[in-house]
Amino acid sequence: MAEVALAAGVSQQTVSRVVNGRPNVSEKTRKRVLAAIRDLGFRPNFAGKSLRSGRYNSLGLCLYNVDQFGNLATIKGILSAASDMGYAVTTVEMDDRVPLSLAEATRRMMALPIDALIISMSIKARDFEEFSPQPGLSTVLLSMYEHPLCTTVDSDQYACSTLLMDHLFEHGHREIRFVSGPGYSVDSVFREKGWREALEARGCYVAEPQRGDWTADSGYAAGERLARDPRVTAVYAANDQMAIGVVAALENAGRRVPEDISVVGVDDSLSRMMPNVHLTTVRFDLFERGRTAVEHALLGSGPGYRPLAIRIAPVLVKRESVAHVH
Amino acid sequence: MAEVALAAGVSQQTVSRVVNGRPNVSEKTRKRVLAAIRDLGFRPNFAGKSLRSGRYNSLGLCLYNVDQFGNLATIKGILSAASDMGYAVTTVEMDDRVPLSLAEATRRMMALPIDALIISMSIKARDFEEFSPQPGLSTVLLSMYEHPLCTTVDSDQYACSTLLMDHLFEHGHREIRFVSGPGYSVDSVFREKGWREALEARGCYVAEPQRGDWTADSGYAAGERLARDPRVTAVYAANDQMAIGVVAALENAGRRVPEDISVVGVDDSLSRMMPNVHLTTVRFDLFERGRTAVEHALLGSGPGYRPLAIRIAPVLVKRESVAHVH
DNA sequence: ATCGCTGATGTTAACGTACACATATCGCTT
DNA sequence: AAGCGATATGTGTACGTTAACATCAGCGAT
Repeated sequence: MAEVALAAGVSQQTVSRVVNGRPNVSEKTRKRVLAAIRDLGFRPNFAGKSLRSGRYNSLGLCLYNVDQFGNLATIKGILSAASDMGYAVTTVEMDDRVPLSLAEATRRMMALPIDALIISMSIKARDFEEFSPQPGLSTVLLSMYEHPLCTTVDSDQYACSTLLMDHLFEHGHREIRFVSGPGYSVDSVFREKGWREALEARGCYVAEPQRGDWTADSGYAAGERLARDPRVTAVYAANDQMAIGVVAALENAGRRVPEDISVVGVDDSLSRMMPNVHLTTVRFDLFERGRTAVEHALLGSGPGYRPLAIRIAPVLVKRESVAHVH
Repeated sequence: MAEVALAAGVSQQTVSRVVNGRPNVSEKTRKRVLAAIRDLGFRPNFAGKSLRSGRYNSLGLCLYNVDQFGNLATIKGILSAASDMGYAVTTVEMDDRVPLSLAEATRRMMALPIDALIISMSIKARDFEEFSPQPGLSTVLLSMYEHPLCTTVDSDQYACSTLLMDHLFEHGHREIRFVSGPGYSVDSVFREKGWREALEARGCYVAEPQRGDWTADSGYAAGERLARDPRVTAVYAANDQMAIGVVAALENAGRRVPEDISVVGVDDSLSRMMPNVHLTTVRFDLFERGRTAVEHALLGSGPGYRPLAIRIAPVLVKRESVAHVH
């Protein structure tokens, strides 16, 4: 910047004014400075700027277990919202071969040029309850579990079950079985809770859930077991992949879907992937999930800050895998 | 840091030494300083560090069109490799509603705290040929097109076709049709090129490709058209989703796969998604793709730098959708 | 002509860190 | 005990930027 000032025959401060679009610079001077900037290929130095201003215009994103469905869409929402607000995103992926510690994640992120922090995790951190965010660093957790000190944002995994169960009840179903995801999955746990409580609220029988692992093959295995129980009229699989596994198993066993038995899934992940699949499912607005996390992270956490628990409502996608009980 | 120095009764420089693990600090002093650091909750300031050192220990990642298959795996590779080398990753997503300009992408990234830059794009930038990277900022492009000034890294989309075509030729096929992705997709273009040149090299007939759009439904439509041509013995779909669409259409038309007609896809994206799918396909090591990009970005570009074109070999995944011609 | 006001520009200092160099301390050799 | 080398610690400075203040020129009103 000093070189530019020299070349333009002005003071360094005037260059700063031009660069930052400040008023009180004559048009003639501005032209001259801009020409010097172009000639010398000057770029403002990030470190100098930040050191002076104390701000980085960058958002920290800490990822754990990104492979799960939907994380890419959430990341896109985060990148897009951050970009709109003039922020870059600095990302670190935590080693998911060891249990997540929020304290360690925060410690790691503290060394980076960030003004706020979003932590994304699809399992519950081992120190979730006792964690307290770094003072001065606004922290948002992407989590279905609520936290006493941090704002949490997530798609509503419980409401997802309410939507599907209401839909099935309206079609006369009362014997509804659940195919879960793996036990460590928070999403699966909340979907199961929603399923269970919907049945209990209506006094229906709650059978032991079939345990799956998100794969279509595990859904197929669950479907084979469920096909042997003639009472079952509907199956709620915790994701779409397991749901089509269930459908395949049921049809192989001679039970038609939806005429004999209804099946629903979650995620709306297959509509573009597969031909002739008409699965009733639930769609999450994951882009919105990311965007909301950014908005709250950048709101900051001044004195009198009260953490929020924001749950983004999913929508039911009605297709042809649900029919009335006869 | 000055406060810590005061609290520990040492100079600021000694604190710096302790923080950076420098030798020539007595054990007693180190203990005292560390205690003061803990008590005051001191964290080294990123801006100050960078201003002094001129380095950010951070890698820029510019994304365009991230939605395509495989980008998440590549990003994971980038994050993982960067983390291993002590680098954070600062990501910006370019608006994909307007054509990508590499010059603009670079200009945008220049304002961020980065030591090197990786630009990921699944279409060809409009200024690809005339682009020249920012001097002093080592730049790697994730691109199948070679660039005279930048190192490019990509999974080998041409070799992908060679693998599949050799496999089909070995099974006696000579009438092999291609179902392409959308015309703007670089991957599709190179896969088609590989298909075409393999046929030409063996003097086989090259039929006009069926145009798809990556979706299973477009594959189904292509499959219906191909089913009407009795000469066809094999179909090469440019991705797995279209391939299963083709399979569904062929079987609906009474042509068995693989007994009557063989089908291959690309990406190995369905093995965990669907039950009873046994599609011969090609798998890319996308994690390696990201890791390689990071390695070359961090190698830097000193004097005498020669850009490379690194193409990562895919592997053939033989399943049951290919049979011998009878 | 003088005063005061406004707008344009220059000067100084500080943000937090780490290199280069200066100085102090200690232990060992002769 | 003097001298020397090695180790420990302190001092000064510079990285690039911008806020705050100082200065200066120009112009209108009295």
